[in-house]
Amino acid sequence: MTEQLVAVFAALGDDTRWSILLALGEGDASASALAERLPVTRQAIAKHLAVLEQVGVVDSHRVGRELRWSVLGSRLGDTARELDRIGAEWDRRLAAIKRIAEGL
Amino acid sequence: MTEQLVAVFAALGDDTRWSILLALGEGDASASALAERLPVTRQAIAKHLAVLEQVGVVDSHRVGRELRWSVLGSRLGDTARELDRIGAEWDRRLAAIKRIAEGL
DNA sequence: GCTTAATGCAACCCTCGGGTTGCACATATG
DNA sequence: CATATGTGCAACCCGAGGGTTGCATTAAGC
Repeated sequence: MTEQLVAVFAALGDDTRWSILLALGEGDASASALAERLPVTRQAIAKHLAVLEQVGVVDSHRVGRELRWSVLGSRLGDTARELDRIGAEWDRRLAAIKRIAEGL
Repeated sequence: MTEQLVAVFAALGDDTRWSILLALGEGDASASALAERLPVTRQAIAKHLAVLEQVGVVDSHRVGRELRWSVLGSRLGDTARELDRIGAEWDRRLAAIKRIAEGL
């Protein structure tokens, strides 16, 4: 779980992926539909969605013959809470921090 | 502002940088001191510190002829709050969309 | 059954960045 | 002053990954 933290940050550290998340914020959409709104190809979007899915920020479900993707805001909330916890404890120099992030 | 957010995530999306932050969590240290504890060269660490400094996660101050680095936990807290806000916003919008789709 | 529109897969290009070595410079300290 | 230690800078290597094109495949809808 916490070992995934760094992977989540890495996934969120890309502009194109944020533009995808942004677009999905206005409603679920397929990779093809997203490709029509964004300046990248469908294949590139598909790769990004795979990355986002891997860290659990995004989810897919079939509708007819297309794959619709949706954002899991709760996952972002979870990540935020973890980060906040780490930041708070850092200032207090707690040894617990080490335990949390050492699952690498 | 969001531009900077993505940069922070990108900075936090690297294992080596987390190991540096971890080490700094046990007390301020110079790049050279960190290089003795970590399996990378001082120059590599210096680069990472520059990245972390750029996004405001880390800070430096001179002590004699060495540069000591320290973590700014508050910056992580700020980032976490923004992320949490975004995540909540996402859930809110998607819930609204769902309501609309259900004809309410 | 045929066509159309969607996804899946693979090869390829090229930039970015993590890491290294090597050396020059600066500053405590004997 | 001389030396050792810490920093700064530059060139270089190389693998990862963001992006592309091309084609195969699958599944609706007529």
